[in-house]
Amino acid sequence: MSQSESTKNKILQSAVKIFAEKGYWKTKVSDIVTNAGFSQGSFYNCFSSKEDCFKEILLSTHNETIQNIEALLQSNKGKDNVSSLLKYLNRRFREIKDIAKVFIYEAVTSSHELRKIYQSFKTKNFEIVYMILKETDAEYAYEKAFLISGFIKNMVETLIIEENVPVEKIDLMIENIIKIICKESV
Amino acid sequence: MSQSESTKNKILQSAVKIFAEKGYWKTKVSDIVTNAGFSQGSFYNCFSSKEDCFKEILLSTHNETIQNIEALLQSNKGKDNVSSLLKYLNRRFREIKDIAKVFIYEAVTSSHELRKIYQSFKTKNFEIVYMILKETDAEYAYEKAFLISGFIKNMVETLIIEENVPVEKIDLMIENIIKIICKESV
Amino acid sequence: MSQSESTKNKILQSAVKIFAEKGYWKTKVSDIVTNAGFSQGSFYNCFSSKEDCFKEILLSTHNETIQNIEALLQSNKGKDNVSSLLKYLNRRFREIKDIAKVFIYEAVTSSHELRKIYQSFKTKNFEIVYMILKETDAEYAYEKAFLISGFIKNMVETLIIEENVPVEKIDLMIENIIKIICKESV
Amino acid sequence: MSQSESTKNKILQSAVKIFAEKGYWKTKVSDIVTNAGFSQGSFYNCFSSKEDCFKEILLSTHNETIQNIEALLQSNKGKDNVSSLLKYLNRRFREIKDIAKVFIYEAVTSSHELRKIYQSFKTKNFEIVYMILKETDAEYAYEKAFLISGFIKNMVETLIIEENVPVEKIDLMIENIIKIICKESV
DNA sequence: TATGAATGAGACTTCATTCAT
DNA sequence: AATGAATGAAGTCTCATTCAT
Repeated sequence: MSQSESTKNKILQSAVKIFAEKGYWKTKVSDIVTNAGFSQGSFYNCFSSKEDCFKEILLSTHNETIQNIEALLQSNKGKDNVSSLLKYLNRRFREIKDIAKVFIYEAVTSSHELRKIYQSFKTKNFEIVYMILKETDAEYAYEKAFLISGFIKNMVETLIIEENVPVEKIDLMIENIIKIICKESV
Repeated sequence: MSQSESTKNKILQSAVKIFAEKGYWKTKVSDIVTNAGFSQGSFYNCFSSKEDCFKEILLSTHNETIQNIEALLQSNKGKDNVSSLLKYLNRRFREIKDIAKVFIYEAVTSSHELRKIYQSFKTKNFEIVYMILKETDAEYAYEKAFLISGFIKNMVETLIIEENVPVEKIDLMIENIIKIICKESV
Repeated sequence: MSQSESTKNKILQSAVKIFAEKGYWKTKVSDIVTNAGFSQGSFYNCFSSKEDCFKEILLSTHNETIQNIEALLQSNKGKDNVSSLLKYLNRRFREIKDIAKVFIYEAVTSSHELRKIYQSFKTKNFEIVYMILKETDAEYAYEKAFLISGFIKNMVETLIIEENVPVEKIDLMIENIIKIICKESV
Repeated sequence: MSQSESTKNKILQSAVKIFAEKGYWKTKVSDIVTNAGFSQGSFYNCFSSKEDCFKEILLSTHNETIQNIEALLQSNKGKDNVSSLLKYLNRRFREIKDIAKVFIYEAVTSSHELRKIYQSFKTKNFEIVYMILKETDAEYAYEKAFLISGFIKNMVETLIIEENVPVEKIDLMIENIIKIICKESV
């Protein structure tokens, strides 16, 4: 990794931390660079603006998540995909807790572009679940997909707000949710 | 209503509109008063700060909603309270669409106090549903309450983002959701 | 004059002074307002930007000069218009010495719009003189107009750079110039 | 030419181009070196500052021009020196068009030192012409020199602003100008 | 009460310059 | 000699808030 890439990564990590702590609007570029141990100028060697940095964080995390989901569904064909999707998200959002906080609460209000990313993520999850349910379970597929997409949102908020929720606890909840919603399919 | 109360109401209405359009961080006090037909100074005759105005809007709407919910539950004792709660919210969030937008996306990031209001609203809904379910339906009450509280969130986002979703469409969805979740109890 | 107009005028006067002293690029908004006895914010109550202020100064002075020239030519029909134009400019550029300095040396490099104003002023002078000469003096009208427009430039630079050049000295020079150039017509 | 001289020359050429395009204040050191294919650091191996580079360009061109003029006058003694001076400048400013643009419009406002160079060039031209005229033509020598120095300025601006003005066209104009001004001496 | 001019702290961003490699 | 990442001083502009009228 070149020297500037290392700097950029350090600044990115710092930015994630500070954005998560203070939110997009309250974090100053100076907070980010001070925390990363650089000067203001270095920030602008890496990013064209504060918003640019914010976008880069959200987009790269979002894209990685989407790719992981698609790989998961591919490798899992014919099995219980809803459950594995939810369990993946249970793990994924622990890894990206800080970014997720920003994504969920700030993306919508910072710029039009990021609002669209936020909505596309929600839609993506809904559609995946809806497709799976339609294949296996004719009745109320739409409503069930709607319920599960709400569950995802709640799960994510729980992971963000509460500290140290055990993975297993949420996994168990996921299994119960599936039992409730997809009685026939489980 | 005294003259100053009339001014305050006009400014409040304007504030709701502008906050909903631009979000908390992008709206300027000057936007609000210009839209209301007053001067900057008048704003500070009514509110001690921009944040104070924002809080007042969210708190009063929130309190009214909570009171309505409690009255509803009182008048409805023993009946199908989950369904009537959801149907009430289906109507309520249409009335307060603009404020709801701000509440959902901005309250969390603007101040600690408002974050707590946001969380208490979520918790309140969850607890109401949980209580009702526990009384009538022993199995998976927690998970079901969790699902319904996610459904509320999704419903509200739908009402905010999509224009002119018919009340009946959502009412029907609510009934189906209840069938799915609370088969025994409906 | 309303209070804000008075403020704007004070800031404008200060801006003319500082721009003339330091040039456009070296003057800071803070220089202008400090000299005028206001805070930075007041500058932006009056002008949208430093460039906007600069433009306003140059455009209003330019327009007034052009209007005066046209009035002069109207009131002077059939007489020795070249001479009266030059003598008017001999006086006018003393009044607007500070602004002229900025106009001549800075307008060209600050923005495309101001470069065009600068060129249009030069062209205007050339055309007026050319028209007058063509009417009275067939030979070398173009070259003579070119000479006179160069003379104007030199005169203006002299007025700007040298202190206290007597009006009469320049007036006399103007008369001699006219004798040299327009032997027949004088 | 050593390697560093070659680098310096490439950077100088690039600097002339960029200064002419954007003007002194809007060109960045990074523009100059990028255009030349070097790094920022190399600029400071060749020049101590942006202003130093600017000065070097203007001074060397100015000195060369002055030397050429003096050689011309020496080799031309007793002949029609005004005409040959003007014709030389007609050619010279085509060669150094880019630098001339910067010299005329920027030298004055960038630093005190360069302002003096600009003025000394004007004075030099004026004095040469004045001397020649005084030797041959007693009447109005001062005014005529003043006219010719204004003509030079106008000619230069024409060469800079208009593209592809034929040399002969300007040469012809020069001859006519001389006829107008120095009837006796031609 | 209403006004709106004035304030000024503080944010973002730029860019000439330095310096370790 | 060449590089280019790092610096940080300095400048523009914003906007919530105050206060005299």
